[in-house]
Amino acid sequence: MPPSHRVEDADGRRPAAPRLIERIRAAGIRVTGPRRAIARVLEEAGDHLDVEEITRRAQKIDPSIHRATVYRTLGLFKGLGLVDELDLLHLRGERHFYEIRESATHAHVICTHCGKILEIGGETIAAFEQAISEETGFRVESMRFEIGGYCPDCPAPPRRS
Amino acid sequence: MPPSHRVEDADGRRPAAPRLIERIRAAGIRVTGPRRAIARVLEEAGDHLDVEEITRRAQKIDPSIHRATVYRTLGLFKGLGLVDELDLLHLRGERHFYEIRESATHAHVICTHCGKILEIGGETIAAFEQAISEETGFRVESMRFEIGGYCPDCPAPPRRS
DNA sequence: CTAACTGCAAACCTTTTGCATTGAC
DNA sequence: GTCAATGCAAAAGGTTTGCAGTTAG
Repeated sequence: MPPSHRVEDADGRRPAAPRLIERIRAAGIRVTGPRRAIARVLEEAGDHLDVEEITRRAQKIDPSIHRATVYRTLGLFKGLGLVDELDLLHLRGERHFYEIRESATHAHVICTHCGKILEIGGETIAAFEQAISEETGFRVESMRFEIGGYCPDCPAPPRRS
Repeated sequence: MPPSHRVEDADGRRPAAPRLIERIRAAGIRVTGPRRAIARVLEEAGDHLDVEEITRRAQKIDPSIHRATVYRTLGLFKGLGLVDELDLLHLRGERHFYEIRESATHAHVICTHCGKILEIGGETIAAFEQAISEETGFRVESMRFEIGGYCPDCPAPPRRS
C-alpha cells in the first residue's frame, strides 16, 4: 500500500473547506499560532492525514509546534464538530486520520489491495441515514462508514464462498 | 457508559453462530486448546468483547492461555473472515471489540449517552451495499458501519446548527 | 518427526497527562 | 492580569514480536 492516501472524489467535486479559524473564533475559543497552523494544514490537505503527518506539516510553518499540541488541537476541533477522525479499517495500523468535516456525511471505500480511497456521498448516504433513523428511533449525530474491497483496477482473488 | 455492551437486536433475531472450530479445521489450520477455548468464548458471547475480556473468559477454560495468543488467534480468525473487528466509535478508548461474522453485514448504532448498541441488518444494509457496488465498481468485501447518536431513551441536547 | 503454535517478557507505537512556562484576550 | 494553551518529558494503554519450549497432524 502506498504511503499516502490519494483520495479520489467519486463525482469530481471537492467542496471548499470552511474557514476553521473563523469558526473557532466564533466559538469563543482562543486563536493561537499552533491552532492557526494546524487549521491551515487541514485546509490545504488533499488527502487524509495522520497525526505524524499533520505535525510534520505544521512544523514547516512553526518548528516549535509539539506533537502533544497537535493531539490536543485535533481533539478540540473534533469536539467542535469541525473535523472527523477516521481509522480507515486499520489498514495502516492504529493511527487515526483526520479530515475537515464536510457538510454531508460520506462513506470511505477503501481498496484493500492498492490502498486507493474513494469517497461516496449524496443521495445514497442520505437515504441510508434516513432509514437508520426511522428503524431505530435514534437521533443520528455521526456516521462512520468504512468499506473495504477491491477496486476495479485491482485483481480480486476468487471468492472464498 | 456501562462497562459492558448489552446488544439489542433490532428485530429480535439472533442468528445461530457457525461452528468456528469446524471452519478452522476445514481450512486446514491446526486445532489447538487455546483456539478451541477462544472460539467457544466468542460463540457464547452475547455482546461485543474486547481482548481483555476474551482473555479473561478463555482463562476460565484454561488458565495458561496468554494474552499474546488471544491476539494472534483473533488475527487468524479475522484473516479467515470468521470474526469482525470493531472499534465502536472509540467510545471506550483504543481497544477493539470482536464478534463472530454473521452471514449478513449489520450496522452498529451506538448511543453516545448511555452506550446502548443496536444492530441493524436486513434490507436497509443490503440495499446500501448494492448501491455502493454500483457507484464505485468495487467488489465489496467488508463494510463497517458505526453510527453515533442519541437513543430514544436518552435526552438529546439541542442541535447546534 | 517437523512445522506450527504457545507462553513469556520485552519491545513498540500511538496517544495522554502532569507540570512549569508562555501568551491571548 | 488571568486563565487557557503550550512544550517537554514521562507515563499509559493497547498491540506486536523474538525466542525457546511444546504439540498437532
